[in-house]
Amino acid sequence: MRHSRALNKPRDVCDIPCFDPAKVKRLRAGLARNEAYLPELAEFYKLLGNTTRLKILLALENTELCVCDIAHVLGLSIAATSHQLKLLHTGNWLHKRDDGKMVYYRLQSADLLKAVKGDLKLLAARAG
Amino acid sequence: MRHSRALNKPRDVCDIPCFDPAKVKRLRAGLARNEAYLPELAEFYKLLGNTTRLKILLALENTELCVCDIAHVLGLSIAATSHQLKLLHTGNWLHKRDDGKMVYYRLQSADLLKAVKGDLKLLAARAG
DNA sequence: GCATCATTTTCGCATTCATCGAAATGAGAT
DNA sequence: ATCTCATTTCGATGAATGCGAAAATGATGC
Repeated sequence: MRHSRALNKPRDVCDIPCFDPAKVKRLRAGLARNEAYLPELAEFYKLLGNTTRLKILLALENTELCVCDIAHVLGLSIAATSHQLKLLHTGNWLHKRDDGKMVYYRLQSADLLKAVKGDLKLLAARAG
Repeated sequence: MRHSRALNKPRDVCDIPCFDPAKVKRLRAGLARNEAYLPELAEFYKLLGNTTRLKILLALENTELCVCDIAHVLGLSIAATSHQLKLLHTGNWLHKRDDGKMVYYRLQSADLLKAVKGDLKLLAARAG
């Protein structure tokens, strides 16, 4: 919630010449229809934008694991691992099961990994 | 390049009891096969994890636009807009066309937006 | 109760990121 | 060449992120 009125200042560059008010208005209206979903979508991508969390998801592909197992797989501290697991869990992407002292995590559903692999395909499809 | 050897310290918790070396070894091997692609995939998601950049992609869905147009659509300063465009462009997701003083951007291909919309579907499919 | 152990939380630190205003760049037009 | 203007780059700032160390939590067993 910073900035704001950078565009309406009198001496700002590019006030009349290059921009087409009708086109801009139409595009703003188009965006407004999708705008409600964008924050959630951006949060989703932020969560996936981290190799540690991606590794966690891949490690959990076929099995349920305790925090300690995951930490060893990642080569990361227990605390750091727990922190990342919490993020994935509060986003409702992981299911958490308490068993005595241990806590086991597994994927909430297979759909997430399917989407990730779909996106990976997109990257592979590009030349570079 | 921080941390590292937090797990091999003698008095660290959870050294023997809870973790199964064979299982961990197997999972590490499985991860190693994918590990090479993960940084690129994480970069991809980081790029999409920002509502401003998502809006830019949506605004460019059917048309080519100059920086000034996009800035007005987003309600953002020209400098900030140019910066986000540069990130998308250096990631090779946007095509840049110089025309005199103006610079026009458009989507490099339709695939990116398709993937984004696929992911949006995943979010919509979940109850909450 | 007390000790132990797996996990979570708190805290502090270093790094990265988004945004801004201002200065620099580069392409017409005069 | 000089002026103008769209765009890009630079420098700074505040916010968010990832991590580990240490303290707190919560469950087990004596």
